[in-house]
Amino acid sequence: MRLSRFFLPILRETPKEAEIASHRLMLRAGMIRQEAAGIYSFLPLGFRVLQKVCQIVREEQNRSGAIELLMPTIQSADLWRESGRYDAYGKEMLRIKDRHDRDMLYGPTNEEMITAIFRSYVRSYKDLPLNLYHIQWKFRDEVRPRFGLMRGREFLMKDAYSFDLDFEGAKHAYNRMFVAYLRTFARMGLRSIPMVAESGPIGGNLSHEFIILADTGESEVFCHSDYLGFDVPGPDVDFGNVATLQKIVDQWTSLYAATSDKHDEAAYAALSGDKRLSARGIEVGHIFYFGTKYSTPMKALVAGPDGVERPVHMGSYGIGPSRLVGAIIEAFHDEVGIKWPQPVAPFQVIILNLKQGGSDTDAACEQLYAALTAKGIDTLYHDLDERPGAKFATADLIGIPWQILVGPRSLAEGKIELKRRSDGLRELLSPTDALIRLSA
RNA sequence: CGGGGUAUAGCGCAGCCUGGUAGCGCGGCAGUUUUGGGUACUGCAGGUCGCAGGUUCAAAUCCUGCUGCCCCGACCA
Repeated sequence: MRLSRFFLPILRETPKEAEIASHRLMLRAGMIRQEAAGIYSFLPLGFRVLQKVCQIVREEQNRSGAIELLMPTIQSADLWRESGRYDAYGKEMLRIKDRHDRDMLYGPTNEEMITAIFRSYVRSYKDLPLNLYHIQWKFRDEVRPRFGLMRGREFLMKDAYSFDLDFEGAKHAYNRMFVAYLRTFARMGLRSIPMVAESGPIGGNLSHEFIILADTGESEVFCHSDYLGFDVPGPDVDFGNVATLQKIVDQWTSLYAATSDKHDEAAYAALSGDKRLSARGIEVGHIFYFGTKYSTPMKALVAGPDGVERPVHMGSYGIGPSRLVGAIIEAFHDEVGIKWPQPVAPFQVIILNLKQGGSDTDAACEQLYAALTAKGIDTLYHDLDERPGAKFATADLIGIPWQILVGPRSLAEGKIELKRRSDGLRELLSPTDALIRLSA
């Protein structure tokens, strides 16, 4: 992509409403635009990151055996009357009426709808286990939205719903998501720590929040520092193997880890001093087992091998991709801008032509741009007529992992400069060597 | 939902106290200049001063009401 043909509205000054780093940087980098309190447009750069995040989430959901579908944002109130939540949910739910004066709502979550889908088609234990998920916009009319994408009213959520015949099956479904979540966040460069959680208004009694540590996190968390060193399961983990998954989950739940809501001062104090980790955290995922909370009132029944019908055991599993975009920035930035982990970066490489209009630099940039593009590497070519300093500032701000600096000084020796955004490491290389390096 | 702020050009702000028909920086456009860390200069464009009422010869400025947005707290992916 040539910057001259892209839409990247960089802000030189920070809008006053942005307090935390991710919000400030997303606005400045032209990733998002606020439309109302807690409601944002994703501009092209931000949308690219959001799509990268969704794709990783999707791949790991699929790997674990979950199946993607897509439910609507607007739901009928009748569905929620069945579960009793239409009255219980409160003002967080955006309630609307259609032209026939029917009660509708903008979905804050989809337990009711997925249960209705399930009961329409599934009658037998032979169709289980089943895990259905979608990635769809949610609306929760938060009293006080804040921190940009971290706490929006409209937000993108991956929500998965598992269906099993009994608790044992549901436990394995829970473990599958547990392991998938560890992998999902790790692939984005994040170390997530599962913490014992309140089950909240969704209900249930087996629940973990996946927290990543960041100074600007909303919650105060306490955990054993060994969590930082645990191995994350590899891509070859056998999601069908009950014992294997249980072993992984047992390890990742063996040590103390809790948010301030569930904090047990005594248990924490019992840890040896050098293992105590007290920090701020951001909740990026939340998983629940809630048994038959919805299947019973909504009559989602399946026949077991004995022919007896019983309510299906369910769990729900959420990840907030739009929040993750903010969370990743909280974890990876410095004073001048974002430092995207490679897997979620909107572009892999940015070429900075330090003398736009110079025949040598232009030619070298065009060649690099063509070669990188041919190799399938997402490349942004900064081809605007700007001062080198402005280009450096832009590149650092938007945080593309690799910068290729093409200027007359190094080009005289047949070299370009390759700069890594994460640590500022610079190397003088021939364009050919740079290509090899970036293709690796 | 309680408490506190704020609203003037795309962004950041001054002007309001003491009423007289709107200004600065950045950004944008045209040009000159410069070419390895946001260069300098010239010119130009851009504003229903959040909305509605009121007071006044005259309102960005004073009064009343409303709304949006932000921050702190209680609540959530």
